Amino acid sequence: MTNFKSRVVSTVRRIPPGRVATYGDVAAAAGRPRAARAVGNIMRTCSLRDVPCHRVVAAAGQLGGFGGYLELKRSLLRAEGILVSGNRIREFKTRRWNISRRSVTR
DNA sequence: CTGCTGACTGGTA
DNA sequence: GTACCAGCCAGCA
Repeated sequence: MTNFKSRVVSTVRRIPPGRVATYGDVAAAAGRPRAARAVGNIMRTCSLRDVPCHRVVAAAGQLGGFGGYLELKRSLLRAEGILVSGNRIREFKTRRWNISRRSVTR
């Protein structure tokens, strides 16, 4: 496992239940603020059992991707109290987890 | 090494 | 609000 990937994984694992973070947030916390796309790539190859990938969403407040498991992602989020309308996350700004970097909710 | 590929993002129209 | 465009970067062929 590469260093970047391990940092991304540990970052995602630190996201508390009921909270979400964007790919950009995770990338920034991993030390590569512009590697959001690469983070998505990593999420694609990591095992859902070890990493709460469903808590990582797109910056626009949309679900983002989850391969062919978008339904699963929705149900997992709903199980943690996060409501989703279509692919839009309700209360996104307040559900967004404040990672050590990038303090404000833009 | 080069050249794609995306679970992305921000800007512009 | 939507659509398109150009950077972006780790991983893989």
